[in-house]
Amino acid sequence: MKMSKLYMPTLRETPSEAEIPSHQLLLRAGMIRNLVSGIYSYLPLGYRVIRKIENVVREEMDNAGSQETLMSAIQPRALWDASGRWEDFGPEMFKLKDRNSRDFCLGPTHEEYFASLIKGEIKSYKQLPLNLYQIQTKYRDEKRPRFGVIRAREFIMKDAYSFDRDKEGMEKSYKEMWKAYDRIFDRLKLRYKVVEGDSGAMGGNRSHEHMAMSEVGEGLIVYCAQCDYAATDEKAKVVYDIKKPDEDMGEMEKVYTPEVTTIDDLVDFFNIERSRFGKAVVYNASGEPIVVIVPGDRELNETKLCNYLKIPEHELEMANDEMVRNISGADAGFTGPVELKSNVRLVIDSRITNMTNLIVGGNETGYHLKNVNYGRDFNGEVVEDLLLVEEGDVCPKCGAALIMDRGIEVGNIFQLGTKYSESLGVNYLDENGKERPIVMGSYGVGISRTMSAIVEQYHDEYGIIWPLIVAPYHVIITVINYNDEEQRVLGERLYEDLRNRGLEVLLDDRKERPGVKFNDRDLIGIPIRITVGRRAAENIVEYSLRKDGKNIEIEEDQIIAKIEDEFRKEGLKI
RNA sequence: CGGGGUGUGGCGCAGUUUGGUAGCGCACGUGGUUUGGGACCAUGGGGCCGGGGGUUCGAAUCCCUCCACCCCGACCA
Repeated sequence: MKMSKLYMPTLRETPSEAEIPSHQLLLRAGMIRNLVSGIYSYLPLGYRVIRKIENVVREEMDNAGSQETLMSAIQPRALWDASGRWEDFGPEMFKLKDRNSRDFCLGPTHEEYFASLIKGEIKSYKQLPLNLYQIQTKYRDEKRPRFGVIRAREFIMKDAYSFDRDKEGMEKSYKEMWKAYDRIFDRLKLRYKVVEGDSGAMGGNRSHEHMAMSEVGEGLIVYCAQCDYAATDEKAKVVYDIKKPDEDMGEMEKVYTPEVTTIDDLVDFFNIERSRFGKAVVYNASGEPIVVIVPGDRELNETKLCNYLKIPEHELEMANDEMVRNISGADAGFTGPVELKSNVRLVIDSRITNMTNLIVGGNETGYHLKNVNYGRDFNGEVVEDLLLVEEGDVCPKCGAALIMDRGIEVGNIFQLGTKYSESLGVNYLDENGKERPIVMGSYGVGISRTMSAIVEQYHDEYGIIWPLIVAPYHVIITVINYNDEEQRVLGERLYEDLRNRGLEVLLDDRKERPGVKFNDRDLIGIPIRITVGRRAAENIVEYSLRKDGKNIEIEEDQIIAKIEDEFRKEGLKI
């Protein structure tokens, strides 16, 4: 491509709406543009990167035995009613009506769709296993789109679905997809960790996420310094044993504590460590008040609470002051487990049952209770683990300390089980002629998000540094002065030569000053630069890699060998 | 959804407090001089000042209202 013709609207200055490097650079490099909040356009260079990522994903999915398809982005409500997710998915689903007022949605994911697709077509165990995928645009009306293409309302996703006759088959499919994902992200040169995830809105039991490590990542993960344990903060099991102290139960006592409403205030007031308090958190679960008690030095994990309550996360919110007053009879800040108003669900983290002589809210404005004990003074639904993991917590697998980090979720694999096949009636006949539900898995790769994740890991102060495998072009020929006959002739000759060898080449034939050309190249991140300049008459050019910035003079006939060498180092062939 | 902020030419911004009919840098067109890390001179084009309503002789500026975008939060008993 000759750059004088390339649609590449680069920006000198950083658009003010972009906060993180990948968003800024993709905008500045003329790769993406914003339409409205959370919705983006891919310009020529950016779309080439997208297609490169897609192709890596395609190759590895095909290698893993999955078959590519393409479904509609529009889905009828009936499909979602069958699984119950028309309601469960909540406000994140883009909903629309046709001219006859029939409900549709723009697909946020396609479990129901694929399940119904094969329903009736797959009749025998002999046709299983089956694995289908697509690369398609997905729609989720995010609460708060941000970080450009990382959390967008419209995004490109590869989604795959496996169909097996039993759990063992599904687990095998799952492992194969896991391996395929490892290969995909290895080839894309991402630093990543695979962590246990919460299966959330997808249903099913096990899931893992491929997290591209990045300090701007939205996903918090913990991993073990010693063993291979790794999980999202939502999922991580909290090992936090409280030994029953060697202490007798004291007599419950009301203490006047005006203006003391937070744990910090209480610590100051009583001069006792945080762990001696019972923290009451009041939620509103679709109108039903729920009081949760956790140790005062720990935070509650809302995902775990939702899983226990068996409700989707969007149905859980903090109770407002009015609701708090209704259930406790006191202002917010004085809620406790003892003598709540009747019919309030009280949910208790199991550690509370091992704590003696707690201090809790008194359910009376201005008062707390001390020497409160589970079993004697209050009872409730005890849940083993409702806590949010913290750095330094004990690894549930080996006991070493956990480390916390951030990542961008680029891949996610789920063992779905029979949730969708049962609700949609997707069955097969086994050897005995018995009808059984198909066991499903689903597997996603965020294509557009992966592009951002790569930029987050591969950039410097001047711009993007694309790994060769996803670079929009392999080579850029920078002709210093296009009015110089010798430079122009050599540049065009190289351009033809390299293209004839199957390389993707940009020829910077613009009538710009050299500084502009160099800066644009650095910004758009083309891995290999051939500079045609003052020694063009001798057929000597310069060879430079974006990733190290070194610039060396070489003869024209050495160019191919150098490029081949670089491809080899990146594990690629021309 | 709650809180905060911002909307002025393609991008980055000033002007708003104290109303008087829109400006700077970059980018863009033309002519010229330049040409190895974002050139210079000259000249030119481009703006419903986010939308609507109001106050006023007069509104980018004051008031009301709507919209959009960004940031923070959704963690607290």
